[in-house]
Amino acid sequence: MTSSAKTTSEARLGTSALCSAAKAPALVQVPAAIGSQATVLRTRRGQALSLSLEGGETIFIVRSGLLTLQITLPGSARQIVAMLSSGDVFRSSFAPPHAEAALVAAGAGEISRMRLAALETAASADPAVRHYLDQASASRLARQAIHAATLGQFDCEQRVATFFIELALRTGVSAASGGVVFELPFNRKDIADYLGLNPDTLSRIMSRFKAAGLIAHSDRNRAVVRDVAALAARTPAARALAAISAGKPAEASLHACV
Amino acid sequence: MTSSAKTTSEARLGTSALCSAAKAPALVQVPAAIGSQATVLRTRRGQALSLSLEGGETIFIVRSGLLTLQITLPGSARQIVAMLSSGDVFRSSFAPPHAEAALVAAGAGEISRMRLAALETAASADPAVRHYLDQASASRLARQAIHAATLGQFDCEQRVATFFIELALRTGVSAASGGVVFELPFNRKDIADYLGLNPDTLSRIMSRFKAAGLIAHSDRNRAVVRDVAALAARTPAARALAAISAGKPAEASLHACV
DNA sequence: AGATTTTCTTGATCCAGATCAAAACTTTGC
DNA sequence: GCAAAGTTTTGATCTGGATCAAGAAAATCT
Repeated sequence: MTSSAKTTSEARLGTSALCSAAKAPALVQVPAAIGSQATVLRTRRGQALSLSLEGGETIFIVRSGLLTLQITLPGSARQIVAMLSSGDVFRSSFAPPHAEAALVAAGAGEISRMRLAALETAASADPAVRHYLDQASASRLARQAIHAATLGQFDCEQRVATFFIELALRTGVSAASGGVVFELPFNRKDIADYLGLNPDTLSRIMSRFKAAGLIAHSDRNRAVVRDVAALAARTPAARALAAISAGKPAEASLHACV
Repeated sequence: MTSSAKTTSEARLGTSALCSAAKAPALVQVPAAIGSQATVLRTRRGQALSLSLEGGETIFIVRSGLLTLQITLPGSARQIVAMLSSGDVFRSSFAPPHAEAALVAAGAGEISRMRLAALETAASADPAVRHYLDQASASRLARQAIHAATLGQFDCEQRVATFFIELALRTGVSAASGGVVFELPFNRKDIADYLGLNPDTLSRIMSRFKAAGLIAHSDRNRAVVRDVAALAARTPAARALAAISAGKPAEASLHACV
């Protein structure tokens, strides 16, 4: 189930000069050794994955699609803490206790699920697995650091720009028009909860970005970043995010712009 | 989802009486196997640890004292992303690229430093080491999730309360007075940068908390939480933080209050 | 000790973004 | 196809915290 055939519409005809260096998607490879022990879950939009599998810690590995980790502390509003995409690893112990944590699929996708013990066995047998797991948690932590800076320091325009750059880097593919197209399987409230904004404000900013020609909507669940460089210029996190996602599908084409 | 036993008001609103059950600090034990390969660094206030040791990834393990991870994205203000205390593990790959990341000692402390390869050897030889490392990164990620919620959803009073509860749980010891005393090796700007607030606002809130009898200052670098239960009641994250820090020094005495 | 610098507090003002409210779309159900 | 129930947009208003500015306290220096 190695999602090598993920990006079917890999049309890379980037005309936007800087963004044209598209290359074939070189996914961060999930070692094949993982998966022999795993159950594959197919998710649909909004599906919550049960974190506590009786009999030990559970591991989730995202093969395709997008998951969100959301927590709701008592008496507070929901926070979407992280977006997990292809290659990301989640362990049930990563969820804070007493926090109503949930792992929710943003759209259709495939998730491998296994017990910690099984993964540990695979990791002991194969150094590539161990290295992969290390990389995955380092990348999660680095992104989490950037997200903290986004929430703590950025104004609302910068936050929204960061969100679109992040999604474009993680799941986007270069389009014929020269922009980057990607699924946007979130409603306004979800995005607002990820960015610590309120949905009204978010809507206003998105309208502003549309008016400025930075982004566009093909249909409800799909967005296009029309001018990657201009959008990247609006967030201090662009370069850092691009560097982290090196190796992810859209990397090559976007990296040049960011 | 996870938190079946969410029962919010299970808090028996103890007066400081309930908080006096001090016990000897039972640190999360860093396995002895680690350390044979490590260099011990003694830090002083403000000292920045160099993240890139030539010849491979570097690991830092905090033995005592407090470190902060700070990042500065280009054109943005500094964000203090995390506080690391006794038992925490930091790898240089956890720092995001292009982010001017720095690991800075908040005060005097001891840090073990080693190469990834050395730690990997120890971990392969001893399952306790592996388990310890897993625990450490799970705990970091869980705390990072709570911090995201703090920055994204909490108002400024809640943030400040969260900060004090966090420090009290991590480095505090019960005092004869019934409160919890701990080092506060940060200036207002540092705390503000951790909480995404501005120092003036922070100062105002701290004055308010002092006036309400929640906290006090013995001297500049030392603080006392006088009424743990009342302070905990001001942040939605109290229970979650307490649960995460189970096993840390102040745990037993504070957990009852939170 | 006194002088100088830095950090902290506190009051006065301001504004980015939240909140409120209502209209314009979308989706879903029958 | 129409009705009912979401979502999203957009305008009008309000407010929590940021910013500015001036003192008060600590820390550092000579």
